[in-house]
Amino acid sequence: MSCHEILRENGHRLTPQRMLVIEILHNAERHISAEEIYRQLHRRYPYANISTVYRTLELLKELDLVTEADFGEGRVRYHVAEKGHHHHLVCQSCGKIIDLEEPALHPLKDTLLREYGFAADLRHLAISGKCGECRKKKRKA
Amino acid sequence: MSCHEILRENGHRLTPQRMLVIEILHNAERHISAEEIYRQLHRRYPYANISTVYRTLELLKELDLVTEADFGEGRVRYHVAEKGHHHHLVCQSCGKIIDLEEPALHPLKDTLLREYGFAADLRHLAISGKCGECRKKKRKA
DNA sequence: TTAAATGCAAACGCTTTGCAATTGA
DNA sequence: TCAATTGCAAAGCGTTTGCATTTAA
Repeated sequence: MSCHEILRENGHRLTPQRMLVIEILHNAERHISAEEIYRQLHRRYPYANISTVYRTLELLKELDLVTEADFGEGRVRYHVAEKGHHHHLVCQSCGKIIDLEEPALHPLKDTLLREYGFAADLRHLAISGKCGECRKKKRKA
Repeated sequence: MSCHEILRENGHRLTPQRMLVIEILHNAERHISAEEIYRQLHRRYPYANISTVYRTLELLKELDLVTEADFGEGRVRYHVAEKGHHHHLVCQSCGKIIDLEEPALHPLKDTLLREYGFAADLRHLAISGKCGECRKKKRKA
């Protein structure tokens, strides 16, 4: 079922602003911030307002159509839930973001459930550290 | 070497404000926010200002005397580095924070290094999810 | 027709900053 | 003595909110 249908099903209106935000989210190659969504939206629909972006994102979150990820940048990033959940390695030196395969965190998830009774929600997980390249550079220096 | 000595060694002054912030951090039972530090500081030194708290925390971070942790609350929490690094499980339902034993994440750290060349910095890691109690409650309901 | 959604402007909470006054070494 | 540090007030940033206006259904 498409985002549009899900909105409708739940009694929400399909406004042009919402359709554009959804389209922008779908076209985004990476996790995208509210500000970036707004900039793209504004280009195509100059009257649009950033508060509408936030309200739309809030709604899409409630409907589990988008998820949030916090890369420790002081702002949150969004992406379409159906695109699947990547986990991320964020380099503290160069800012690069490495996508992590879904199964890489399965052992951790299992351990937490078994030993702590804790059902980890790893959908938005970002782990910071140093990437291979930056570590090489540092070794040389 | 104590925090006071390290500050001195690096050419920084030992002001009463800084000494109090350090003391408050050391006495804190859990990770503590800038606001909470300020409230305690203000009680003992009413002229103190919150910008001094932030500047002191910035300095202590640079000297690796404190670390930051982000529990997704929209504000960061601090704790004394020498107290060791706990990892945290944050319950999305009740907000409870469960401390995780240091070794619990070693396998993950090893995997990331081996397979991605990525040196994960897990000092501030907080994993969100649902704690055992809340899962029980939900099952009943 | 009408409740839902928008645009606008103002406020929010946390954090940072410029600057003159103070103070530790 | 004098650069480092502080307090203050103002601004900065991302986000949220109240309200009158517009609009999808």
